[in-house]
Amino acid sequence: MEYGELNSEPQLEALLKLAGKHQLALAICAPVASTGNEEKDDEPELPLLNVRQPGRDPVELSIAVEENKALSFRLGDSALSRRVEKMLVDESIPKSVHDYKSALRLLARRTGTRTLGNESSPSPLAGVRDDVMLFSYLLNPTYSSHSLAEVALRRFNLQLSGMIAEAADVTLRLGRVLRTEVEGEIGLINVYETIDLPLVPVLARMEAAGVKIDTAALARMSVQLEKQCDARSKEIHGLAGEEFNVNSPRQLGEVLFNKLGLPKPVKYGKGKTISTAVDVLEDLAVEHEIARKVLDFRQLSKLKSTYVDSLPNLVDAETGRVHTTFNPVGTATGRLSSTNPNLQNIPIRTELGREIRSAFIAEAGNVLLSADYSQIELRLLAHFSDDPLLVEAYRRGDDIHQLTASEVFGVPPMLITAEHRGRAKAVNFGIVYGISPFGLAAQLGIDQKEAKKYIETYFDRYRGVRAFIERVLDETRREQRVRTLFGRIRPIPDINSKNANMRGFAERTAVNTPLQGTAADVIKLAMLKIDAELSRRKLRSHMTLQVHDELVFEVPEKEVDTMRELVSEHMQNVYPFKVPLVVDVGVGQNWRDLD
DNA sequence: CTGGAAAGCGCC
DNA sequence: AAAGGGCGCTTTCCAG
Repeated sequence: MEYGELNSEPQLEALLKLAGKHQLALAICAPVASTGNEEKDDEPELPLLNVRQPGRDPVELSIAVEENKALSFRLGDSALSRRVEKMLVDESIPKSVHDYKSALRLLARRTGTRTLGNESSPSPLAGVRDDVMLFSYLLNPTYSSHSLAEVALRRFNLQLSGMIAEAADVTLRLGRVLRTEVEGEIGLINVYETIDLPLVPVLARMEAAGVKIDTAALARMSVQLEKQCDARSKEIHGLAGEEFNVNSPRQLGEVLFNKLGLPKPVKYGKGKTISTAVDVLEDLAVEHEIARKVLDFRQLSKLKSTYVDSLPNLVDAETGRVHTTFNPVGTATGRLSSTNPNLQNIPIRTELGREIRSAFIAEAGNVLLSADYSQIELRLLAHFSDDPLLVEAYRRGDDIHQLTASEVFGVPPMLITAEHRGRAKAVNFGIVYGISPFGLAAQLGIDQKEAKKYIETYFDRYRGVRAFIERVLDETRREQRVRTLFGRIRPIPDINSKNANMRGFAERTAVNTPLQGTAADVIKLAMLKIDAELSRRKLRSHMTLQVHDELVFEVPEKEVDTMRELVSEHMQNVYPFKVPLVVDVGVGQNWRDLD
């Protein structure tokens, strides 16, 4: 190993000369705490935030051009630092990294860059050709981790020491190997070059932009919820005849099923503990009012702990906003995930939950604009299956759940009730998720025989859908993997398993992944087009959130009309499917009240 | 005291 | 026996 320090300009010039022939790999990370006793602290100490100087945050960096060699450097204020920065922003110097988005954000924070790649402030890291993390993900998205350490272990059986020079070296070598593999998979390099890699700077900008939260409103809600929780919990103790922790499923089960002698759920309790999950308690609510109280308590306490009390803690002291992290390699299907906080699961279903959504607000002079795809997965099912009934219905703009109700329950469209429609909706969703009679029966509260009849009738009417599912399963059995429309792959090794249970899971996954994964590709493509359009037209609107089939923007009032048009057009026309993609757009002061 | 499993539940 | 796809967060509980 020749791991050394970069400490002169000639050294750097020699490196860059070599980089012309080979590729240059970078490892970039925040400096490790040198004092050694503050590293386990999760949250930064408050007084320090005020002394932080955005222009001066150092960053550790290491550069590798040849295997087993790397030069490390602390990016600070020196003349050499400025020379290194010039290299970093030089688009014509191709680079290999692991986790491009983290590098971008780290470098942006260091220089105090806010917008990350507008004409006003250029990207702090350009020319990235290879992102080892994205390569690893595209080659096998089912691994739970694509950290450099994990990838090095999996691919090279190499245990990393933590030295940054070693990280740069390994990034260089992994970059070469994994790029070759990605190029060897039909369509995969295309997904990489046209979707996942270009999306990284877009995601970095969304994270950096953040969202504004009405913390005062949340504080008021917290007080109210505290009272309500307390009251519910006292009522429950009264009904139970003893005090216990309602939050403990074990203690609750003890009280419900042993002390009060309520009927135990038929098939629940897969382990030793009897389930007290929502559907169990809903059945119980008929017998005893305590079950309803517990359900109410659960809802209140969930909303309070997960959202109302947590979100304010994640407001960034510098920006006054909440900055989630989008994980571009976090799912097996190609979707994004969101952490710290997860802004992809903000409540909407219940009135009380929606209250939390109303605390997501726009900056003064701005509004929030939300645009979501209507039933995108079912539309993709129509496209893939080419089912005449489904395709024609979507082309006509018919109500698809009503159609399914009419077809499956044999009721004339005129006579369909909300009840019918609701059940049909469950059937349609069931198809996308890979339905079983048991699952549908549980969902609809009917017996398995009837559920089975519904499913059979569905496939009788939607012949193309049945054929599509058979086609996907056949191909998966041969290839042991599935593919989205754009070429993203997911291994399905259990598809030929002798274990019927595992095989069943594999089959449902195989059917769902092309739909969910293609929808993920579609919205990513829309994000790219919209982002490009925003900078081309020099608009001041910016994208802030993505929630799988929805995009949220913060929009200056003057740009609302423009943005309504721009966003919905680009989302709808992202790809020429056989059926139209419909996009619903709403605008408002907060994330709940949208028109 | 910390880490992890299990249960439960918020979203698409 | 298990029995609808994909996530992340909070709480409880227990082992080390």
